[in-house]
Amino acid sequence: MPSTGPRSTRPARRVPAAAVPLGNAVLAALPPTEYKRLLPRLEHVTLRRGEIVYRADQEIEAVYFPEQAVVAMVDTTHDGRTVEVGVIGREGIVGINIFLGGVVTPDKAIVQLQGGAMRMKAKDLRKEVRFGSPLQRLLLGYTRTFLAVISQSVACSEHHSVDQRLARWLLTMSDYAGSGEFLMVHESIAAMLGVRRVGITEAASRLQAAALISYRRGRISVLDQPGLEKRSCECYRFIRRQYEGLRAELPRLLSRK
Amino acid sequence: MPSTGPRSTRPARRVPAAAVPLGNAVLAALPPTEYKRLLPRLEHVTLRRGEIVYRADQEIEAVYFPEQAVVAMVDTTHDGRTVEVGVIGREGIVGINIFLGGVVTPDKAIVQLQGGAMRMKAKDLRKEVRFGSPLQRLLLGYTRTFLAVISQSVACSEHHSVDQRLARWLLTMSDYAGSGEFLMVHESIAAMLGVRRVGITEAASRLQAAALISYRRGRISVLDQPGLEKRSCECYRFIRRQYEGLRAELPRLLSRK
DNA sequence: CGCCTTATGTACGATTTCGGACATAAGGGT
DNA sequence: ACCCTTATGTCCGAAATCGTACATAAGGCG
Repeated sequence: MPSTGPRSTRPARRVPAAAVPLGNAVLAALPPTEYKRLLPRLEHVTLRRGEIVYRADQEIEAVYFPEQAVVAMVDTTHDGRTVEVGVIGREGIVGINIFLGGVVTPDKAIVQLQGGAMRMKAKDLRKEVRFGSPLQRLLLGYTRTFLAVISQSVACSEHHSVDQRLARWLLTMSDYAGSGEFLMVHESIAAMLGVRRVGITEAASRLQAAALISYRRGRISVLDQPGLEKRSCECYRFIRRQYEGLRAELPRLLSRK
Repeated sequence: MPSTGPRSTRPARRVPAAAVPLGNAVLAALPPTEYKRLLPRLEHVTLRRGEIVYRADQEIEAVYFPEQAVVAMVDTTHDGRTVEVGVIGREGIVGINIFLGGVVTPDKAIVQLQGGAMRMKAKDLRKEVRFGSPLQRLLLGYTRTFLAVISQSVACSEHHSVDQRLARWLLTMSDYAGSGEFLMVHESIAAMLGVRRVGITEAASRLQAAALISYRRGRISVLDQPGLEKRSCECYRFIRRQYEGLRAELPRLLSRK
């Protein structure tokens, strides 16, 4: 269980967070003055479905704070097999390696759900995260959460069935999409879970037969979220809680000296 | 398995850093003045084989900079299955979550190879990593490397056979042990790779038949390192390179403004 | 030395996933 | 409306791994 933080300490915020309804959570958590300072370094872009944001072992030129966009970090083995290591949405940052002092990325980053993101040059990020800046505090917290999520992913891919993992994956994407409907083909899901396309078709077929989801040629809808959750492994809830914990914690990250 | 508490805490030795030839790499990379400043906060302890350093979801009281000790971060699923998420030796720190601003650890930490480590209270670490301190720079770099290694582990557990993964694991432990011989039972390896004990016995038996290793009742020797490497997946080399890269980079991490 | 715990060896049917091939159908473009 | 690309459906033997049970043996200890 993540620490739920101070219960009775709710600092009055006089900043209408609603001003950025679906903005990036990290940027939204910044103090207004800090955000304004960064704004000139930020550029709003649209990340398109299937777009490759980073290629493995290539230098990172810019980092992205997703808004509606969702990006997968993907690892490829020597024989060309792939697997999704982590997913990044509006709660985080694509390019965590830059924040951690790196230059290249060992993983490929590919856009799963199209949408907006704020882009910042790697060079600028390096300047901004120095010396206990608010941005650094927030990103340290995000890194911690991301690490916990990846750890769970290791256990998940080791011990849970394709059916469970598919359910988990669909739930996650559905949460990001908001609407419960999103564009996705079996082949892409297979690449993310590291299994055959046929494995996904079969598992998805079972979920559809149970009226938990419906799909047709590249478009998937979650029909029964709770039902799907029952078919999923514990990892879905675990990960959700991690991110909920992070969100609750963001304000506190800034206030601590 | 009850924790065999580290009751026998050795008294602080006042030997110079150079007198500890196999000390922790992070501490060793610190500027001398910085290291001296930290020394009063460091306590030398022996981590005993099988000792549980952290329990999952429990508050972290102290972090450890392993010297000869090797600690595994282990994730446990709801049905009790386990898998090793990462391994930490003299190149890193046990308790990275504290460095990242956390309080608890989602993973269990268990000692794989007995040996010395420097212990620092979590509270003290929190103070020391503030404001672009040398320690913070080093640990950011370590976190980045650790993340890259875990990412590779996800791909490894997804795509590589038990035989390959066992070879990789034995090579890694052999490197840490230095001597090519270490204490380990099949059951423990099985828990780390997330497979049945029998699976390890069978795979190890094959490796022994090929004269790559030899073992008897809790003691394993690597006889033919290159041969074992041929049976291993690419992950062994990848991970080694990551850590070599980190080691080469440590001095630079400190010099950059 | 003999006992007893525990590490390792062996067996076997069950289950999951794989690899590869091929069939069907949806839907956008012309 | 038709075509053609591509997404999805189906099949089947092979391989890896599982779950379980039980046998054997090593080695510490009294």
